[in-house]
Amino acid sequence: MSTSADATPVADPTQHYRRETRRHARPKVAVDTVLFAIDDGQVKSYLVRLKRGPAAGKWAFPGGLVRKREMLDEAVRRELLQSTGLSDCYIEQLFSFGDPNRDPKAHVVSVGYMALIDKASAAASCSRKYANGQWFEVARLPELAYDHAEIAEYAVRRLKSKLEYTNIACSLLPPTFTFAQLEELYGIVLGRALDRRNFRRRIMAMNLLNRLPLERRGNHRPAALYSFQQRSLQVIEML
Amino acid sequence: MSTSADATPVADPTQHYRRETRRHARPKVAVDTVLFAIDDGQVKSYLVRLKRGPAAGKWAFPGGLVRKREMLDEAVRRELLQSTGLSDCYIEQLFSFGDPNRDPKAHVVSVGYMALIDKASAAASCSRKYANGQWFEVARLPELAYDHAEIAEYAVRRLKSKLEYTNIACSLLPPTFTFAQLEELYGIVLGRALDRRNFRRRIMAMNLLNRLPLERRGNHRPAALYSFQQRSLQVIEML
DNA sequence: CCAAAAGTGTTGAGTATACACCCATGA
DNA sequence: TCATGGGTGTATACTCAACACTTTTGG
Repeated sequence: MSTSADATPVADPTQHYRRETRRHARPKVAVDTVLFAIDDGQVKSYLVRLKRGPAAGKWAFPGGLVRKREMLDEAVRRELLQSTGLSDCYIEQLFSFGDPNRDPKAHVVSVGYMALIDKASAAASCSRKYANGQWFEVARLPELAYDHAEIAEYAVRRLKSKLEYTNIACSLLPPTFTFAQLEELYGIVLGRALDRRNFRRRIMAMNLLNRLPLERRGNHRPAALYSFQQRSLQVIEML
Repeated sequence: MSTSADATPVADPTQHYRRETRRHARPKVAVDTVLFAIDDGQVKSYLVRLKRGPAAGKWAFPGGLVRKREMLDEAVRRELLQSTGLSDCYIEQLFSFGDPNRDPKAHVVSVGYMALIDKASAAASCSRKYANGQWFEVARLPELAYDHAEIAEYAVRRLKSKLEYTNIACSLLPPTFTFAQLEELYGIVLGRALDRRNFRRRIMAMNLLNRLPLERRGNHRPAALYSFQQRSLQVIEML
């Protein structure tokens, strides 16, 4: 969620003293986080159903007001931990959404983030703040609260473009993976099939991967396993 | 400037009611704008010298708190008008800077913007809010207030990269210009010389320019004048 | 031995780069 | 006529995209 002040655990202590309505108060700061994972051949993001506030009952990205003395990143990690139980995602700031009418009841500037995780199943709905949480394919999101549809659009665009010029894929894959998994990831996110040989050649030429002395064994021919040499973000032309 | 609450024209009406110090208040929202222009063969940006606040006497980008019911863009345009007299720049949001210690006296989340104008001389220092304003070459900025050095870095990086994949150059050039001016702009911003023939061929192939039935006459051979077909931002691979 | 996924090279087209000379004008 | 910046084409290297068959394993 939550661009909305209503989602704050404690009510704003100053509100009783104000003459002005909350609608006309100085803007507050919130963060909202689009958490992505690849699951079942689809790009999915995690939505929570709001319990309270002007958009109660609607789906939204997990989020909430930034606290006193809190960094933006801290706020994102706190909200993420609270709503999904995840404590170690890659996160990246997207854009700040400041329309004073985006929340009909309060002027809240929301700093949008995206977060990436390697498996959807790691997120468990665990907050009393929300009615429930669930993964949705990004191409088929339900109606979203506030301006979260816009945030979603922005996040998907960023994810796609960043896949093309950074090693961000490493945050969407398990620590070790096969080449086919990497290629599949690109295909799913970008929405188009890639030529296997060309893709492999390009990636290999970059020397980003370690070939592990292991193989994934399954029903068919074993596949070599790889890991990223660097898991920190690198800006490199991938495609 | 102004990440600082001190720069607000009117004091926060709620501050008298608060028990907490301002340092520990809920974050406020500000905008700070890096205004660029090409001048004298250099990329310059406009700085103002702060009169008040914890960073009084230092140089900073013009900015200030976002008002009640105000859009972020509106706040940027208002501050820009106030500090430079400019009322019609291209503006673009960069990033939000939320370290609670970036301003030692208040927790202010600043939404950074860049703004582009076609001639530096159009900006005139005209605000009582600041001691004075002045253009500085971006490679040789003075010491800056708050975290504005970081904002500057971010803005320059964005300007360079956006020049490569959008038609953003049109906001740094006068309505009509010669090919040499366009090429010079790219050379200055990117910090490297471009091959004149290759550059012209590429740009021409994109069909972004109108050749005007005019020429710029000067001391030497007249130069054909061009204008951009679209002045609105287009995402197109330029280099 | 069959099904299924893994792995591997070459060719042709198009794109990007390097490079140098003539032109038009005002003084 | 000269100084100055404006304007133009070609040859080559490189990059990117298209394309299909062989290998390895488990069942």
